[in-house]
Amino acid sequence: MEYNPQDIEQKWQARWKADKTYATSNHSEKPNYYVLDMFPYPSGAGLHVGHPLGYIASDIVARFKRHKGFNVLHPMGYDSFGLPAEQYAIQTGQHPAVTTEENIARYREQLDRIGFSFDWDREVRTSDPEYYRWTQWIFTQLFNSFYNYKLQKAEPIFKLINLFETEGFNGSDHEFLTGDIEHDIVPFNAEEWKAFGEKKQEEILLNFRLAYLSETYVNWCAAMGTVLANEEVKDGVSERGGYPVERKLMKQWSLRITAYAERLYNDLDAIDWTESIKESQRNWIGKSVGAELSFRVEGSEAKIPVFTTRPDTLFGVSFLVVAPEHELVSKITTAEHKTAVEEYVHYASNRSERDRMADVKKITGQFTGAYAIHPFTGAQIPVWIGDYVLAGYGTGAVMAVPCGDQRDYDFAKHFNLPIPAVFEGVDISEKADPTKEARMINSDFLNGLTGYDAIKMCIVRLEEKGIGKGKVNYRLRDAIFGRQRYWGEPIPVYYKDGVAKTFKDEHLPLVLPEVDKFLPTTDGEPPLARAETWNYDPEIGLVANGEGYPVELTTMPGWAGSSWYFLRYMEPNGVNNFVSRSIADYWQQIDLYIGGAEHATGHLLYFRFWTKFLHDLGYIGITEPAKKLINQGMIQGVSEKIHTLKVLSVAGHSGKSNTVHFFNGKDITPVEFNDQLVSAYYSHDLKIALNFESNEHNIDISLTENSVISPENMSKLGEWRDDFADAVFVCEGGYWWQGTFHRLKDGSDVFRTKSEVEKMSKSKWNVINPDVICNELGADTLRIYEMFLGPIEQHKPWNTNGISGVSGFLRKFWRLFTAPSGFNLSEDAATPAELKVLHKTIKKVNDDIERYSFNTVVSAFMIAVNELGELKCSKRSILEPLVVLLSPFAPHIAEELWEKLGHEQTVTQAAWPDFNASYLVEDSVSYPVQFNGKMRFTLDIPAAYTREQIEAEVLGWEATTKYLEGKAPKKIIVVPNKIVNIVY
RNA sequence: GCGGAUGUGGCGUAAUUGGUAGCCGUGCCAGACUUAGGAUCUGGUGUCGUAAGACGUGUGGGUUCGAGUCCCUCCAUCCGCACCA
Repeated sequence: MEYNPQDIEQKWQARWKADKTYATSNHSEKPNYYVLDMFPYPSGAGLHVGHPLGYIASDIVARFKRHKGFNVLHPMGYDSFGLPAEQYAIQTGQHPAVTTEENIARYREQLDRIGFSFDWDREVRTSDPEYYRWTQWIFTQLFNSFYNYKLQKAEPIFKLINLFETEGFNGSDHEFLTGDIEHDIVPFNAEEWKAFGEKKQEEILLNFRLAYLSETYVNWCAAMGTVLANEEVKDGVSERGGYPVERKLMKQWSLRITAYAERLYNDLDAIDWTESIKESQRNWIGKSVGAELSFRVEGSEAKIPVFTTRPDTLFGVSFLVVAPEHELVSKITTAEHKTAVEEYVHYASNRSERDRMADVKKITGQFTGAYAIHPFTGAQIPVWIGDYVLAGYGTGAVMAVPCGDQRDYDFAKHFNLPIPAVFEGVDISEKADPTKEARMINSDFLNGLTGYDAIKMCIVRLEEKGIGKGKVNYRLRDAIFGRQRYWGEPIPVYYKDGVAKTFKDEHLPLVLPEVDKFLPTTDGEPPLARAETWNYDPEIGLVANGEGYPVELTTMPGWAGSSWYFLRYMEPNGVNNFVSRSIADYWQQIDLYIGGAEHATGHLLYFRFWTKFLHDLGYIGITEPAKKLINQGMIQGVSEKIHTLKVLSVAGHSGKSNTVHFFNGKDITPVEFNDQLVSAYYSHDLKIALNFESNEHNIDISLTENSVISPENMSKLGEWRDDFADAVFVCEGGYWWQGTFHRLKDGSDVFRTKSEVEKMSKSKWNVINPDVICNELGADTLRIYEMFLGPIEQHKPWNTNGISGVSGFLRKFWRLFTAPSGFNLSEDAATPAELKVLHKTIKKVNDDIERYSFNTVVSAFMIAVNELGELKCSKRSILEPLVVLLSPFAPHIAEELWEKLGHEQTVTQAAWPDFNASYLVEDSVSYPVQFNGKMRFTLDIPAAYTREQIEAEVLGWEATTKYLEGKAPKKIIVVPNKIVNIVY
């Protein structure tokens, strides 16, 4: 009876589906456990072997926890709004919903093939109107909330309106409404508020709403026709597509995530995530503690506020620098510097983000002619503008302390400004030194203090004088929420007389309208402007254009739907709430969340933000979504590449035997060859031999083996890519043309490719599809092999070198039950040796799953099978528990064996085997005995001996006397079960 | 520049608290069975050495009877942030 994975796997997958084996109840006596994968975007390329890595790990934990008696929530769904489906729609006219539906079907098929224990009754899709009605609803909640900085929580906006109606708004008494955030709200009293009228009131409220409309600089990507979040921009170009991105002032919906900066920062300490993810989030939030103070401008009303982390260096200030975009620039610039400053501002505004980043070292700036007054010394301080100061951070102005800050130092040197010293004994002749250790000099009341003390002291004095205060600044910006795209959640907002208002709950969901094309309109409006029924009447709902009020045209960004999905799985079909409070309280946090580290500052930050917000309004009881996070590593692909020439010139290119000039980066080398060389493709060994500069092209890896394209496959190249049909492929000894080798000289006719480890992707032709492995060796082999590759968090290239070991292991496991003939296990009592193998394995498997070390579990199984094979063990009492141990890893083979063992229930219901340590205890332990750390001999000592008995036994041994040579031992070290060391 | 992580056989990796480094798997060598094998089984496999033995976890140092593990130095690779005041 051979192990036949295909039959077994099909049988059990069908049965699980029919019986709903993995359906989970929201009510149970058992303790509960929530294990979640980051849900995928269903792309057209389907799953590759990298996707299931995390899913397999989470599935193992889910199945393990079920065996251990937990009620396990282990759902799956799709993050189905996204750009690729929309771009495909633009190209083909096919509705993104149709594309998405097809892709999901394919994903589901592939996922089912691997045998996951997801509860598919709980599937969610972010693009399903029944799902996104709640995404939209949460948006309306954000719109109708403000942040109370005193209580550090969000509250309904009506509380704020009540306050304004009774007390008005007075900057200092109501500071808890604005926190440390800069604002320019003019104070008003209750009467004034009432007299403002709706439009003006709404304008004021927008300063407080957590979802708000404002004129802000955005990352505008002209090529994609949309704005991008900071997280979607890398090195000045779009993360997807690599198109240029520019700063542009636009009216935009944003979410006030900055209100949550402090909590997002502090709560990181309480969750068990990797240090690198937490550190990324801390970097992104960018908390810095310091002080804000204002400099008066001489002969003007203007004050320049600056933020500094080093108030101790206040007496080292020799000039101020404000950002070119700063609103004070035009006000303070003197007449004689006006032209130069305007020119500079113009120059700075024309430099894109990318240019600015590219030449960081270039020092530019301009004197405004204005002077500020030092708050303590009264000295005149020149005010400059310079683009090394960013408008978007802090106050957009800095007090320059050249002795303590390298950028200020460089600026001072470049423009010949003074560099006063404030640190005792610190050399600043070559560079700035930001030490806090040194004592202060030339600093009035700070003299003699170290930097640490001076910081505190200075803040006290600033507050006494009323010119500044201690302040915390964050790098985190509010999240831009509107996208000029079609395939996303419509923002449920309409505009009545220019005032934004949210839809009534009963009119949600606001379903995506049908449009004729998925492109922006000819006058640049987002695709939703093409809809014919896109106006709103608060009494009726959506109405035809021309009636009611116009509806918002932008849609939500990709991360909206994924910011709360873990809650929807708890009650996927709930019609009254996004989730009922009682059910949310039952499941609480995600116990284990598995997904890629690339979401560190995107999804994972918004996920935490929305969870906190929903908690503040009392809808859920938790403030962090996931207790434990594991970042599975990427499985990379191995690409195979061939070369084309970067040719400088081709001389006398006609007839046979021509000369091609290869350029190797330095020299031009003439090389004799046949014709058709310029557009030819070159074997990698030839490229190495000639060392020319080349462009690389990916080749479908299925056409290569060990980085060689075989002669048979050479002829298939033309079928694979049309333009290869007539192409020439040059090897060392000749060339391939139309699949035939033309010999020119002695040398190889093997065409080599260059292999390179890179991200697995369709465009690189290096994708390994899990279906192929499932068909050849079975899903259980795939599951175990992916776990066996190495630690789950590690990036690793996919290679199948070891896969035969894994499939061999499963066959051997199967044979334990079926050898020598048929399924025939012995009911005899197990021997101590057999029991030892079993219990050693129970312990190892259990402990290693608990610490997420899946690769070592696989090793433990292999050892057990080897040892039981040697013992020729075929006893039920040993093998039956092993089936349960294996079932999280290889559920199909486990089910089949479990059934053959005569059980009526599936293995899923079986309890985890009990571990009994007494079977592991040995009669005697073999102790290595050392003298002064050197191993001399081993001594068998009864395991039950105490430390003192062991010492006596060792000292009584005649070899001991020999080694001690009459010296008394100074110390005897006995490590239980490990070693004895005698120091003399 | 700041921060995080990682360095162990030919390769993927293991060593839970400091206790015989290299488990398990691949690859390789030898053998058995075989018409054959990408089947199965047995033995070997860190380096040098015939051997005894010596050396060995990126480098150099330290703590310890004992260090892959703890501390310091340097080097290399990867990742995140980066003119953030």
